[in-house]
Amino acid sequence: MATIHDVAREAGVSIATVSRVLQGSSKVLPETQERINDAIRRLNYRPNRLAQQFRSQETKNILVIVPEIGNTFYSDILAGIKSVAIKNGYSILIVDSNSDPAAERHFYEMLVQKQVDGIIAFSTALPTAELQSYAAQYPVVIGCRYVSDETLPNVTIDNEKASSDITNYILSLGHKKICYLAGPADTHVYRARLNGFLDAVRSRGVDVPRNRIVRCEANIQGGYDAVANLLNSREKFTAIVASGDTMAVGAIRALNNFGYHVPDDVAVVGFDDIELSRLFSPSLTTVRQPKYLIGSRSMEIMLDLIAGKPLLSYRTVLDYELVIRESSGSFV
Amino acid sequence: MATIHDVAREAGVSIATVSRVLQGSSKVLPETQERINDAIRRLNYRPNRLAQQFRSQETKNILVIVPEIGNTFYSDILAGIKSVAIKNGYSILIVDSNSDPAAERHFYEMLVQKQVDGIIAFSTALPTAELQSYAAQYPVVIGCRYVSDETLPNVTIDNEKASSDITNYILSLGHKKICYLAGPADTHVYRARLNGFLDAVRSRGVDVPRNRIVRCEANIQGGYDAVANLLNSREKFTAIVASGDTMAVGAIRALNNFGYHVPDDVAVVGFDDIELSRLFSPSLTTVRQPKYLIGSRSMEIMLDLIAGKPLLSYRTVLDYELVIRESSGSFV
DNA sequence: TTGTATGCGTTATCAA
DNA sequence: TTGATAACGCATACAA
Repeated sequence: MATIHDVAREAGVSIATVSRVLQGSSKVLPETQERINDAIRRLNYRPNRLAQQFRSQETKNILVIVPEIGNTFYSDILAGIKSVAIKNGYSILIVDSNSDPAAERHFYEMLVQKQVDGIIAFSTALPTAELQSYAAQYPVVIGCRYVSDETLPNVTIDNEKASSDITNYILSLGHKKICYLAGPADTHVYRARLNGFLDAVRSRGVDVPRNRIVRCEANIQGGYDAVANLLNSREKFTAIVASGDTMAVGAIRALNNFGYHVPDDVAVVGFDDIELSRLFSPSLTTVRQPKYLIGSRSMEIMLDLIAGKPLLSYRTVLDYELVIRESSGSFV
Repeated sequence: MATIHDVAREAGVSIATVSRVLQGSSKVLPETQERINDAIRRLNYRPNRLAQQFRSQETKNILVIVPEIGNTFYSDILAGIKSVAIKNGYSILIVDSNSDPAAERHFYEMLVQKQVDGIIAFSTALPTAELQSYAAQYPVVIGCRYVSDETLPNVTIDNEKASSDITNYILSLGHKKICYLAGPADTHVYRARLNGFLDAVRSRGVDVPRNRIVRCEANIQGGYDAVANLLNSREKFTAIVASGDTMAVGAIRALNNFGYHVPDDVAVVGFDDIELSRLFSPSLTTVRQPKYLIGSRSMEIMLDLIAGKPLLSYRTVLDYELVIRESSGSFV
């Protein structure tokens, strides 16, 4: 592989001058410039980025951590990140944490070891304190996850209010016997959504006994198991509010397997508006997060962080949207 | 950030000795070792990987290029790659090409510029000649894509035979009026699947007129549009063989919208066994590719390539499996 | 067993 | 406008 020295020799100049044309410096005679560019072409020279990065101690790479890479929810976010990144000369690298703390720690170590210039994370398997200590020293943006205190830059929607809204929609259809699939208790987002749900039912004076609020894994299987259990225990209900679309899909699958029809027998709503929600049959009524915007905004904040600009606010709250589809029906 | 010099000073040794314990060399006195480890801990020293990589000119990173990151087909493959990579001290970085040649070229340039040690690609938007020129100089493995000649290491199933098999299954159910969704003509895989389909119908003496073989984009919308067109043109048929699950799902959506029921009115089969195929209603009859194995095998070949081992064969062909589900029904 | 010194490819400082 | 040279942090050949 040709180096800058080879180019310098070929063009009959010093490496300093070659470096100058590489950087687009104007202080090089057009004719020398041409001679150097010729040499570069002849030798098929490419700067060794490893050396450049070492020299500058920056990679122009941003690491994006997602909890599960096959989830289309994140593809849209990634597209948003990418659009801003490319415009600013950054590449994004994607990794999958599977919500595993050890894996996640490994990724943050990449930051410490200068492998990437910053991290945008949609997974927070690490204790908040640890996250904070990384964020205090390096550019870190958290997306779609609240953290208990506000010293971490984060980009979300108002999960509590959105959850209230969709619950109110179900209530407005006349449902009184409602089950809630709550997701894992250790994730702040799911706690917020649960709170929003509880606010809504309480303010309407609808009683939801404890056994109708079910903790479950935030995936299809989790939703399936939760609803299968409810049905096995002969619980009666006309609607299910799920704290995520994957759980909602699992719930519908379970209902179908037990011979119930959605939405005629039971109405189901989800949260997030993943791709499957539109394609599934029945299509899901859900809360649409502004995924692309979440991505682009996160990357913008990342750029500010890298540039050392002071943040206007640690918390960025974006708008959401209720998407009414088939699964909620029109109860009367 | 503490450097190796700081550690050396703190421990009262030379940087060479520090470097030795970092590399796990045995030729260091246990007591010096301990002193150095203490110093490392005290200073919270982490080797600067940028410097290490620069020094060794290798990154221990493998780039994986997928055409669309939200497709669960690739998540399983990625898991397979990761398992082998981790065991061998490699990290994998994932990027999404959107089948865009410019984006893909950019990624291969990362290889030339030493940003990664090798590339495993499931997307081949670049001309074969260009791919070959990269592969001739750097470790490159192509997965799930044939390339016209055999100078590129690649890992696939026998798409032609698999396509024949699933077509024969449909034929065995008694179907005679069959449509085929062919996918893009410029992708070798889809040509192979089409050939397999044609082989099967011909050998059974079933006639498939040209207008029942439809080119379309390899995604849900592509399948939808293709079938909507067929139905609008009043084409009559009892089965659809799709060259990919996404197209099959689109096909079913179109059939439903036109008032047809799957599988009662029309049987539909797909190819790949993506996650959606199992969850969709009706669940899809399809060809299951050994996704995890494709991933792990690709990474093993990558390691051989990096180690400079001679390849036994450029082509690795793995077994597939027919998965019979609801969408094919049982025609009589 | 440990230390000294060199070089990896680039950028940037300073001098010419 | 151009060139010589130092420096980035680390691994390693060679010397001690």
